[in-house]
Amino acid sequence: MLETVTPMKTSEARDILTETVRKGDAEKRGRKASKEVRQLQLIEATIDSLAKRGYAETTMADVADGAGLSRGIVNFHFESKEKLLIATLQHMYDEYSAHWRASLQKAGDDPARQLQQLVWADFDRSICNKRKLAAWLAFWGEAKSRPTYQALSSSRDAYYQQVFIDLCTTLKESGSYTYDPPVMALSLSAMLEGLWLRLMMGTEDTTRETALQAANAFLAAAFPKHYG
Amino acid sequence: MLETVTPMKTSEARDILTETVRKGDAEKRGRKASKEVRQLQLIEATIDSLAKRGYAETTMADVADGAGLSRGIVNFHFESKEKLLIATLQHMYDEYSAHWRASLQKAGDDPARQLQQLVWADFDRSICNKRKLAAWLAFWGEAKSRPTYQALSSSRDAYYQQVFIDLCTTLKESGSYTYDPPVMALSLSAMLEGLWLRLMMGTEDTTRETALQAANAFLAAAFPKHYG
DNA sequence: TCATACTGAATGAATGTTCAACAAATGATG
DNA sequence: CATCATTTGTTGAACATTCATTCAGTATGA
Repeated sequence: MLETVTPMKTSEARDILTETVRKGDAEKRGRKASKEVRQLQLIEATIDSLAKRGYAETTMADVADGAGLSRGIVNFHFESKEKLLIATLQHMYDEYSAHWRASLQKAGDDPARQLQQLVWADFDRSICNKRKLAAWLAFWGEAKSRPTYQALSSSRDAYYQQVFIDLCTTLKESGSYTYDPPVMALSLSAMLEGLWLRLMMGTEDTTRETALQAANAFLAAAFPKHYG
Repeated sequence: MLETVTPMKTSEARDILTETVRKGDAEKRGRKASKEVRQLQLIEATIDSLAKRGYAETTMADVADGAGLSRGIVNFHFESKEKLLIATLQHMYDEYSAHWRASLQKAGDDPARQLQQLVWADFDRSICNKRKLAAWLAFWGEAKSRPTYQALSSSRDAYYQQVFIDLCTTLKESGSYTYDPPVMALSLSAMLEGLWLRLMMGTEDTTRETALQAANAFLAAAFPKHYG
């Protein structure tokens, strides 16, 4: 319910837009791009700035420079800095959301495979890279004191959590485990977020590969009948 | 090595100071407090501000007001805003560090009990409360883009991680488990941080009690011979 | 030629820092 | 003890800077 699912914003359409933004640095200046491309370009520049400078140091000027455009451009397209940041957060939220749903779809009907896919999805390059993790962390740091961010900041929302609970419930039956599904689901999703946090901090001792190993170790420990 | 262990800053001494800061709101104005009390008072006000307003919105004026002192006071005691924030982070880091070390001490020689104590320590009221979690998160959000913060921001440092690895190694032998200790230690500590993150975000569906339950569920799953 | 996209200088508000003046403690002196 | 001098802590107004926002003007495509 928090997603912006306008007709022109399906994931395929977005991919095309993103591509346009990325490749066409030549055609950036002087009224060449459509409104939507421009906005996406500014959002990407915002993510860059958040990743490089952090939330507190991200300025309108830096975003405009990053996009190779003039100073007043952001207010023209987004009205205010706050609205730009909200649009950026929404963009990342939608992307994350679409990504895990697609992964779940791909997994077929086997719940064990579904859970495995969800875990893998979290550490996929397209989602889990230095740039985006840094931007997420920047938002998280401000979310608690900004009501507007709160709903979008979790990235993993209530529905996501419910999917985990349902999977834990199903696996419990087929594997005769004794855990309490909501508790195990919390434990599992918390670990995934914790691994993200390690990657975000970028202390180099944790890589995407070791994080995935740790996640698999957890699955093997919690669901030995399925992943042992 | 990152701790500031000056003679006057043992944890007992700090407790006394903290107490002084907290109770004596009457004797705040007009040159009554010692240098150390004043500094601690400003650090506490900084934590308050970070928790209430977030990193980006924390101003010198707000800190001074929160402490009930004048505008110029912070620069007198800490020279600059940045140094105040670093001192605040250092203070929280030292407190966290002292806390888990003390917990480990109390646990005696049984490794299973030691691990259990470490987990409990993380969710102790004195460490794990809305105010301090919010302040931690505020720092985390800025840490990646500020080298000065990085070493102090993890709160759980390399030594802490090593303790976990050692405990996992010991328990593996006594329980004939098959996991790889460093991987399991990462998985475990990531889950603890992830639970903190949930509490930080304050979505109300995760409380200190449910977080502790989830942590215990993990222990039971990973070390069934010891916590089953 | 008309609407739309865009520019960049001007503006004003917010905020970190400085500093001269002041007050309280401490120490020196008789 | 009393007085004065010096150090130390504190204040708040002034200052400089940074930055979001505005807007009159320009360029572009339809």
